[in-house]
Amino acid sequence: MIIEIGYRLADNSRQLRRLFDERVRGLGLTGPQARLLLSLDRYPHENQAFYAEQLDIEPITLTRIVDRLEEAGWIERRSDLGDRRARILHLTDKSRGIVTRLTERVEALFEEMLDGFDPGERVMFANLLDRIGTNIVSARQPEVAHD
Amino acid sequence: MIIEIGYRLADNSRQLRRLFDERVRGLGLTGPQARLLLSLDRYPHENQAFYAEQLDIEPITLTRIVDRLEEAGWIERRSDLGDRRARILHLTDKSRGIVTRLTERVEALFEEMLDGFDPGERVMFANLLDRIGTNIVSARQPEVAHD
DNA sequence: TGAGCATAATAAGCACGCTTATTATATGTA
DNA sequence: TACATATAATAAGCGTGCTTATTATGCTCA
Repeated sequence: MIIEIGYRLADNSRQLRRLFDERVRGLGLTGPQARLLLSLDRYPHENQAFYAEQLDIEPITLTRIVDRLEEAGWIERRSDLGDRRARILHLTDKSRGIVTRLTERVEALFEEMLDGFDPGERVMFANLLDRIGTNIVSARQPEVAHD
Repeated sequence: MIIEIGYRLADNSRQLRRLFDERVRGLGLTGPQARLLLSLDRYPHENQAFYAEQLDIEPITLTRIVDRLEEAGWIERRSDLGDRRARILHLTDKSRGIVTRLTERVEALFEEMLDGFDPGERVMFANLLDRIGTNIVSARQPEVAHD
């Protein structure tokens, strides 16, 4: 039973990731690229470390997503005048139009996912997910060193 | 609100995947390798196409996981006497011991994930996940061709 | 039988995720 | 000021996921 729930959660999320990827693919973007553009729209003009933290990926992983997006003209790296190590990310004219369409697709996708859930069920599901999230995060804490 | 639930689900599953990977890494396995060994234990002596279907990955992806597991001595490919295209997978002496330890770790992991959930909540969560799974799968059906 | 379609496995090539390591720059402290 | 530590970005190298394509074999039906 417990095992089944774990597998079901993993299955659902794999399917959700694929659905997301499919839906943004028509816009010429991969899933992670779309997620970065959405984050960039919501929190503009931050350095790369900020977005890596937001997307919960390693900085090097973000670096290469940015490489491809910049090469394709979706975003721009600009120097941070206050910190010469850092690069600030900016949307471009090309990308400004896409974010609206992305947002629409993502909202539609999540609405389809919750089709048939009444408001009470949505709240309950959000709450259960929260508690699971807390459990997983605390399970991932490295053991306290004791000697 | 809807958006938040979608992101929360995606977040949880990313964390869960990482936790799983961490827990099996100490046994010298990656997450997908561990999942294949568990499947191989539960459904022995099937061909590669079967396990690709079980794990919900493309056959070519499975091929390369098998390559590495075979090279490391965890599994064996044997010919299928009834179908010369196919290869049947077998656990080896080396891997037979590991499956018990893997199973224990996975069960412990899923139990930690559901820490604090009473039986009613577990049933409810499983039910909500099922419905979401159904919604996602039907959202992924390709549009019916009509001309 | 034999032609056409389906299936099993694999290859090539790419994007993403990781760990580990490197370089440049900031920061904090003796 | 100078040294140690921390942080931002990137590189190298690997495993896993995908799409598209290829080869070998099996199956079906005229």
